[in-house]
Amino acid sequence: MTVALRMSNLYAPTLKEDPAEAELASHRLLLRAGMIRKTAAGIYTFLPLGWRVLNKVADIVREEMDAIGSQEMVMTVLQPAELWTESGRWDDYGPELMRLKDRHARDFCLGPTHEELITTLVDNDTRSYRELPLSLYQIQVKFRDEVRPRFGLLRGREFVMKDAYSFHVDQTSLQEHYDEMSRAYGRICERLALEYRPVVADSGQIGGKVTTEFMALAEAGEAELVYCECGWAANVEAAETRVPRSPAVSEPVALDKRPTPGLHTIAELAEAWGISEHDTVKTMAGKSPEGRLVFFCVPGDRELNPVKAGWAVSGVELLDEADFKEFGIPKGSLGPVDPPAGTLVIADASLKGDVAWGVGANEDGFHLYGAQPGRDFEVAQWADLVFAQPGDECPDCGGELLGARGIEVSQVFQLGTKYSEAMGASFTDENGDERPFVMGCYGVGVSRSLAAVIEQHNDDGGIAWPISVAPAEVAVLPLGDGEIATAAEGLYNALADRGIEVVIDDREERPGVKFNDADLIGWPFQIVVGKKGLAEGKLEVKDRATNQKTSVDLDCVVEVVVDLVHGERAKFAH
RNA sequence: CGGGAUGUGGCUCAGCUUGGUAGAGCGCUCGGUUCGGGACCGAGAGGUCGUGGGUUCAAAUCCCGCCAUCCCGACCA
Repeated sequence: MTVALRMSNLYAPTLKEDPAEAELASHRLLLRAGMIRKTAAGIYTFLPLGWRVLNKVADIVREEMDAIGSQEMVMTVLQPAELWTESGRWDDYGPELMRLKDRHARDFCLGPTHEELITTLVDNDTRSYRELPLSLYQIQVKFRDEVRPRFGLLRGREFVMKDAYSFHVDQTSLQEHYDEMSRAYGRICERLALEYRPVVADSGQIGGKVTTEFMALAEAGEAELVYCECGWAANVEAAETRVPRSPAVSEPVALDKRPTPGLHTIAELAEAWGISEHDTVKTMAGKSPEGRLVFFCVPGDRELNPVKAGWAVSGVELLDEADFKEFGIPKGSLGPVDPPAGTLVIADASLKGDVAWGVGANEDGFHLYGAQPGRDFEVAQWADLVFAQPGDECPDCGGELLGARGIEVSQVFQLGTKYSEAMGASFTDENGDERPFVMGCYGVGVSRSLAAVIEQHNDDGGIAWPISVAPAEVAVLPLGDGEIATAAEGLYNALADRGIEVVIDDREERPGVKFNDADLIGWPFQIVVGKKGLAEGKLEVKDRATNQKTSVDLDCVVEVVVDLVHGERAKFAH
C-alpha cells in the first residue's frame, strides 16, 4: 500500500514548549510531537502519528509471532470474577486488579493479563494430545491499576501488550517453544533498534520458575540490572549473588552485650561503635503463611531482597508495624541470639565464615558485639538473601559485576502446570490418561517498547525514529510555493510510487517551523526543497539520526533517497 | 497509603506574602510586511482563577473540606 501523508491535513498538534507534567524524554516528546494526549493519570489517547508508530511496533511483533507459528486472536478486556477466583488470583492479585460490578452486581475485572481466560478457553475445546502444542497470542489493551502511574507510556495504567500463551504435553515441548519465543523477542528488540539485554528475572505475580526479562538499557529505566562481561545478566531482585566479605575481625571474641540507647539503624550503630556497616549484621523480621516468626540476617551494608526471602520461605511477608507489636519484638534491635521461641533464623550465605557479628539483642536499647554462629546461636538455613549489586562476583564466571538500568520491555515465562492444575485444564494423552497442560506465557509491552525506543533515540531537537517504526520514512519540506512546491510535489509522488512512506509538509508555514516540527516528530530522512538550491539543481537531504545534511542533485535525489531507505529497512528486516 | 508540590484563556507561567473590578509570552482570528532553523507591525477573540463551603463591605489572594495532576517514598529494623 502506498503511504503518503500531507501535513496540511494531518492531525499532529505539536507543542513549542515542554508540557509541565512530563519529565522523561519519551513522555515529553510524545506529547510535544502531537503523538499522545493524556486522558487521566496513566491513561493516554494515541493521536494519528502515535497510532501509526504503535501499529508499526505491533506489526513487528505480529510478524515475529506469526513466524514461529503462534496464532493471533483477541480476547475480551472485561473478565468475570469467577475465572479469577478459580485460579486464586482474585485474592492474590491485589489492588492492581481493576475490579468493577455490572448492573446485576456481578463482579468483573478489566484484564491485566489473560492466563485465566485462555486456559478456560483452550481447555473447553482441546481434548487430545494430538492438538498440541498450541500457541496463541493477542495484541490488546490491558489495564493495571498501578500504585503510581508515571513516565507517560512507560508505566501507564492502560497500555497495549502482546501476550502469547502456549500449551504443551510436556516440559520438552514447552522448552522448545520457550526458546523460539526468546529468540523472537531478541529479534523484536533488534528490529525496534533497542539496545537490550535478556536477564535472569523473577516471575512475580505470574508464577512459574523459568523466566527471562528483556531489558532495554536506559538511564530512566525503573529496573536495576547487574551484568558481567561473560554475558550473564540479571535483574538485581532476582540475581543470584555471592557477596564478597572482608570482616575486620577474623578470630572469635567474647559475646558482649552493650547498651545502645536510642540506636535503631545500622548507620547509627556503626557510627556509635566506630566500625563499618559492613561489620554489622542487619536482622529483618517476617512471618510465614502459618504465622511463624522468621529472622533474616544480612550484612549490615546490604539490603534484604524480599523476593529472595520468599525463595527461602515460601509466602513469607515482612512484618508491618502492627506485627511488631503483636510479636512483641523491638524493631531496630533484632538479632539471631535468643529470639522468641520458635523463630526461624535464616542468614545470608556470605555471613557463614564471620565469627563476630554485631547484632541487635532483641531488647530495645541493647546490641550484641561478637556473636558467633554455632556458639551463641544457631542458623537454621544459609541462603542467598540480598539484592545483587555492582562489584559482587558473577555467579557464572566469578568476574566482577557491573550495574545498569533498564526498561523491562518484555518477558517470557514457563508456567508449567500452575494454571492448568488450579483450573482443572487437561488433555488426554496417548495412553488415555488425563494430564494438565504444560503452559508458557510471553508478554511484550507494545506501548512501553515504543517509549523505550524514544528513550534510546532522541536529541535536543526531538525524536530520531529508527526507520522500522517511524510514522513515515521520508519527509519532503518545500520552503515556498510555485516552482518549489511543484518540485516538492513531484518528489513526493515519485517517492510514493517507489513504495516509500512519504510525508510532505505542504503547510503555509515558515521554514523554521517546518524544520523544527520535522526534527521533533523525527522523520528519519528529510528532503529540503529550497529556492537557492533549486536554482542550482540541488536539494538537501538530512539524516535525522546523525543530523548530517548532504547536497544532492535534483535528478538523482529520488534514487539516492530510495537507496538510503532501502539500506535502513534492510537493517531491520525480518 | 505516607511525604512534598502544583492547579489562573489552548500551552508555559506571573499575580497570592500585604484581599479592592484578571495579566504576559506563545498559540488562535483578521489586515499588512516577511520567508533556509519556531518572523515583525497593527487590530481582535478567548478565563465561573480546579471545586464546595467559610471569613469579609469585598476573595485568584485568607481559612477549612474535597477533587485532580506531578515528584519522592512506601522493605531502609
